[in-house]
Amino acid sequence: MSTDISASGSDLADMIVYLSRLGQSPGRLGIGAAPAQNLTAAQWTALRYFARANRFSRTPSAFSEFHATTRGTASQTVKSLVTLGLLSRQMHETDGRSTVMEVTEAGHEMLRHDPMAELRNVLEKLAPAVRAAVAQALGQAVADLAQSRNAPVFGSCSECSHCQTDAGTSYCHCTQSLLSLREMDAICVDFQPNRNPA
Amino acid sequence: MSTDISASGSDLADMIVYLSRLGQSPGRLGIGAAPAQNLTAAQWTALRYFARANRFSRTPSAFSEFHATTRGTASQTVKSLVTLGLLSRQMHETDGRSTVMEVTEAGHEMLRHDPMAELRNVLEKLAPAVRAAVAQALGQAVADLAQSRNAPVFGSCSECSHCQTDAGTSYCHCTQSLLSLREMDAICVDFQPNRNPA
DNA sequence: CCTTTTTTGTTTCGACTCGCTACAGTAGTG
DNA sequence: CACTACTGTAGCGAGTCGAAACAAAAAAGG
Repeated sequence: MSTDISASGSDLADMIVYLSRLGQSPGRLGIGAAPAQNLTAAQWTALRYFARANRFSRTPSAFSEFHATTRGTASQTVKSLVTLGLLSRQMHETDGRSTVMEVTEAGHEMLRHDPMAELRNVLEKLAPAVRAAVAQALGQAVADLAQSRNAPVFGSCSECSHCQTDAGTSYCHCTQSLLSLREMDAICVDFQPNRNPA
Repeated sequence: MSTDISASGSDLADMIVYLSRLGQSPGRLGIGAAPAQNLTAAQWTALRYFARANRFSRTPSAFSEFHATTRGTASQTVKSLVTLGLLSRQMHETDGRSTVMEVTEAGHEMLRHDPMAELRNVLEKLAPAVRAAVAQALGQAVADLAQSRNAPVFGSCSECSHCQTDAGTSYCHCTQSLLSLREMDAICVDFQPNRNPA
């Protein structure tokens, strides 16, 4: 190994972009399998997002912020996934404007062929300590970049300052609702990093 | 800070994709300045690539591999940049098929407004040791992913096994040519990691 | 030398992305 | 009741993307 070079931010940025791009490309598709299951990068990102976001965040608007795009573009992507039968639309209980998306059975099945799985596997091969260090560093970078871009930071409720856990039950002060254990690991738009409020 | 979570490969992959996407978006453009200098993500990537690649790698084909796309698509992106006056085309000295791209003065000027600068700044703020660790880890991930995707790995000659440095001068065994000091840090298509050939 | 084969680059096509603008409907405010 | 803010959609034009077809040059093999 010969990696005691300066490792400037440039190189790191290039690596991140390259990883992201290569990770999302379908790559060599296997021999068998249906060839028609080719979603675009944006569609995959949307499908992944709606599968991992909690009920407060499964809206086209929230996805548009997560994907750093406009609501119009996000709306088209969502529509295409609904047409494909991978997402289903549901009316919001109280807010008449809002629609909440759900990943259908076919959507979950599709997610098993996520081209990004390979990137995940590669990252999974890193030593746990290294992975934790990288996660911490990149988390910091995400927070900094989001702030300078005036973009929201996404994160799970388990690390959110809005969330309060007492005796097994968790309560979110932002949405004023109780959270199930499963929801604690889901992605939320209203995420606020867990810092000491000074 | 509260970052002693498991940090699975999923989360890492999501962070990488998010960083890449947010880092390439133009973000809030300032108050002044010409509003017309908006290149697309692919165009920025191409401009950056040709500014950093050595003379053996400044071809549309090499860029298409770097960008993990087809030669056809890369050809279009290059053409658009030539039309904008940011790249200039030059015939290859010996190979009649090949064209070598050069970043024009206007191209270099444009690169000073690279939207990815902010991502670089954010990464630059990391502690050097952390940055080195992240670079090593991501470099490993890039190599692994590229191998499983059958994609070439890009790197600089200073870390390439083709390169041999003796008494101040560097020689590349792959292209059979002498390399200047400046070229040693440039990106090359024919990069081969510097491992012990066992 | 001549004939494949490979490499390089381009063009065209159709589907999709993207940012933008305009728009309709709902929610919250005063 | 305005008035503002927010959510979602539709259409436009430029660009991206992969695929296929193509021309030209280089390389390989006889």
